[in-house]
Amino acid sequence: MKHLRYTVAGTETVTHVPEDGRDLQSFRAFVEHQARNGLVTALDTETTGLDIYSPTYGLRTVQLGNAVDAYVLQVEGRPEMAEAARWALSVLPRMVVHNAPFDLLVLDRHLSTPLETLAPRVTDSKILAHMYDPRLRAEGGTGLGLKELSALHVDPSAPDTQGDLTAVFRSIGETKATGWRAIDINHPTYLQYAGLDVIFASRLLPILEEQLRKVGVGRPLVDFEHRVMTICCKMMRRGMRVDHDYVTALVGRLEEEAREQALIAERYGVTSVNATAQVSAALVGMGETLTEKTPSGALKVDKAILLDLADLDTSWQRRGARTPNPLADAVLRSKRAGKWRSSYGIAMRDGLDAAGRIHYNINSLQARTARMSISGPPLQQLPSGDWTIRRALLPDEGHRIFSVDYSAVEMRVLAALADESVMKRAIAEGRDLHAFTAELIYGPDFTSFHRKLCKGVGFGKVYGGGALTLSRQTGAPLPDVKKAISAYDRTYRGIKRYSSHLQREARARGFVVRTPVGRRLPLDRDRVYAATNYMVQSTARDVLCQALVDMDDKGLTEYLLLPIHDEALGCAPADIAEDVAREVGKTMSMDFFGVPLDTDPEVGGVSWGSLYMKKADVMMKHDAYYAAHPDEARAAEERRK
DNA sequence: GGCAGCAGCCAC
DNA sequence: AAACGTGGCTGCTGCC
Repeated sequence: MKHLRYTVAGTETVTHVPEDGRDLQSFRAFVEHQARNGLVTALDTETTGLDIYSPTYGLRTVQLGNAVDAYVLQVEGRPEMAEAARWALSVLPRMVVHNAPFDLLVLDRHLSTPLETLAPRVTDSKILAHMYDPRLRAEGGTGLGLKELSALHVDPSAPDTQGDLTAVFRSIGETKATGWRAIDINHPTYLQYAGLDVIFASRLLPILEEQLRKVGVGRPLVDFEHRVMTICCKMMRRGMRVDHDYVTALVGRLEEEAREQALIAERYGVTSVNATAQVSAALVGMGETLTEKTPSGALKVDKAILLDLADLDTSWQRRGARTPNPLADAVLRSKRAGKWRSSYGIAMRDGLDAAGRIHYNINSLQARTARMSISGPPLQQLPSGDWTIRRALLPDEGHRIFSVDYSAVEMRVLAALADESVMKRAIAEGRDLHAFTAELIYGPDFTSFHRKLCKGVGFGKVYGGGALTLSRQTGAPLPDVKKAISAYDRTYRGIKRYSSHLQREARARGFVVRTPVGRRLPLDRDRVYAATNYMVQSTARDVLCQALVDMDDKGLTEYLLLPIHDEALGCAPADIAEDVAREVGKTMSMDFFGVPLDTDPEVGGVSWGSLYMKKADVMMKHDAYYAAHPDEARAAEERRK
């Protein structure tokens, strides 16, 4: 047995590294002691990287420990060590992991320890930390990383185990990306830090639990978050099929488009379309006037400004308001193709497992409002005005894609939270809320522009936006917008009342508001007005998460692919897809403080993109698929008629 | 080569 | 009185 000693907060800790069968006896004794006494054991893994599902991925070590002792099992190429780890994970009654989804999925995939058996016994210290204060360090919070939390709560001199290892990687000629795979599994710093991570996680747990107890964040909410996390893990594990041929061709097409347009820009002296300083200088040189500035004082040349110069509207159609500036046009097109190529195309093409599936990463508890995020690739923000990118993502073979989203969930949540009676009645009657508002304010002869303005004002309530922003967005004169806002406030008195009430509460209670589920949302002192938005956004998030839990109870998780803020994306075998989508819709629909939250299930075809195409296009854009499935082609043809 | 900050753009 | 919210990610620039 190797022993590495390290002093943490004044007490000596020991990291044990078993080397043979006899050492494993001592490891087993440790595990049995933890199990017999019902103690929480910290768990962590070291691996070759972050891409859990890539074909060359490997688990290197499994660490288990408490506040003073850590065991590092070197499972890489050592079946007896892997077996000991599997055994320990099967008998330990409770474990704590910092950022559990990663380790749960690694162990599920690479140690045959199923997520389903491990997750119910795991507490994620990152979840606890987020529920106490969701803010990152940069946002004025304590941060959510193991290092930041350990330094704050356990020992100010806690080492930056990840950061320090990066330095070690460099000293052996590797990088942050390659070091985890390359470093000698017996490197003392590697082993020491592997052990320290569980020792810190172990010490952190009771501190974070006590923090939550003090502020009255209860067990039910903590359990709820762990349930949601586990459901998201199942979706990550399943992943989604990618049309590799399509995506390869798409990347090629986008590359060509980006290059062609960049060549045009080069004629005007712009060698790099993403260099804003070059673009603005060239435009000024052509005689254009740029007035807007960025926060740091540079001339702003964003999409809105370039569209204006290129005489294009937001749908990229000619407006006929001026002579288009060819440089602005080329820069716009080159940048869009470039972004689509790298952020979406390449990410989908190069991130696949051996079966051609992409395993994105769902952070079930990410934003300071608890909203989720998805990365690798960022599937919550694929272009939606165009099906091109989503066409690359496919339901399982023989399945159909479906999507169920809430109708205007944030406005409805706001109406419910504010107990705004007029708005609640309109929703209950199934009215088009923005048209209803427009009629109340402008009378029965309201125009579509009036409706748009009212929609914008409502949005402003949810986002905290003001008159100036809305005037810019809609093009309506500022006085008109101001008038609309005050008419809105008179019509829906409950909203303003609620907003003022929230801000008063927040100031009185140390710049924190509590959502209906008891979640704490800290506010920035200079942006207390954001309270309403935080409340609405966070509650809408919890609505979808409650729906995920309800769906899990009904066995529907196996059909789910992704949560997207107010939407669940899934797929099901073709013959039952309609039924499954309807059932998902039914489960998601709920009554929220007297306000119905309705859903809109939609079943598509053989790609995600099909949900974004005109019906007539669906077959044409999947011609390879329908050529291979003539029966389905006939059936689809029938449906079109 | 890697990092941080800025600017920008994609979504809900 | 007015106050545009939450993310992921890329490319460029300047710097170590």
